[in-house]
Amino acid sequence: MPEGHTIHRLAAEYSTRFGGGRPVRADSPQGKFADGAALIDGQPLTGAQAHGKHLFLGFGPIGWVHVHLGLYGKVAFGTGPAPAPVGQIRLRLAGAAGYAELRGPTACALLTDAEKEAIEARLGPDPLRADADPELAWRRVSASRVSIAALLMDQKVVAGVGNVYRAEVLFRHGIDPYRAGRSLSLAEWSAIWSDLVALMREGVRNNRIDTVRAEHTPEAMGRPPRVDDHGGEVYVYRRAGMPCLVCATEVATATLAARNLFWCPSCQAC
DNA sequence: AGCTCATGGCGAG
DNA sequence: TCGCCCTGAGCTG
Repeated sequence: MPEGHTIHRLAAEYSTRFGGGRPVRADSPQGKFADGAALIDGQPLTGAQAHGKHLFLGFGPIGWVHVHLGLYGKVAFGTGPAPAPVGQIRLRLAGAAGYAELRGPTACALLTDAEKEAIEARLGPDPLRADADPELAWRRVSASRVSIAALLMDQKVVAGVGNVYRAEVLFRHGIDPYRAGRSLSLAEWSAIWSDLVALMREGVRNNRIDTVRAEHTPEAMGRPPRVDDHGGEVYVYRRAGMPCLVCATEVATATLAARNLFWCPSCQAC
């Protein structure tokens, strides 16, 4: 589900299916985006971009459909003609290569170029984008008294990181989530950033979040195989009370800025 | 059938 | 910091 890697996959998929320059049919069976859908109906998709957790579908001079999935939103693709709508479909696109059904997004709105740029201007560098400048993130991190756990979730600092990547990247670098951003060294930050780039790229490839190194897999550690309930293999995310895969200390959990934080108090003691 | 929780984020106070 | 948006999965009963 929706951290940055999901949105980048969606952008690629929309491009592949609808980017051929042919007109696309658009409607909003749910009705909440009826006006916008009517405006793009019959237009070609001219581009699809992801920036952090924001998806932008370009329709030439008409503008951009801005989609933010939030916590619940999802997109289902299919081949062939679109079936009769089932449930609440905010935006449905259909073309020769199939259809796409968008449900439950926090945002689905038609924007001008300027409005799109204003949204992107508020976002920090996205580890999945070639134009990302990690120096911008370091400036914010190194100047902040806020915890690194909160900073990683702040889309103005880094765009696209969510609760899973946040928890996992801090574990992988042995960093106490409550440390202030400005207590991090540049070396620590650089290692976190490059790890995010690698982990999130792999997430795009595999359509799931895997963060456990080969030497810590259950097989390598001589333990029975294990399946995490969210579809990926992780060290601490949603493993509260379970033994740390590295040191067997119980994984801790706490609420930070209204989100669940998970970490190993032993491996992440400094 | 009804509850709770979730990989997000906004605005009110 | 809280409530809300709004959907689905996984419980409980």
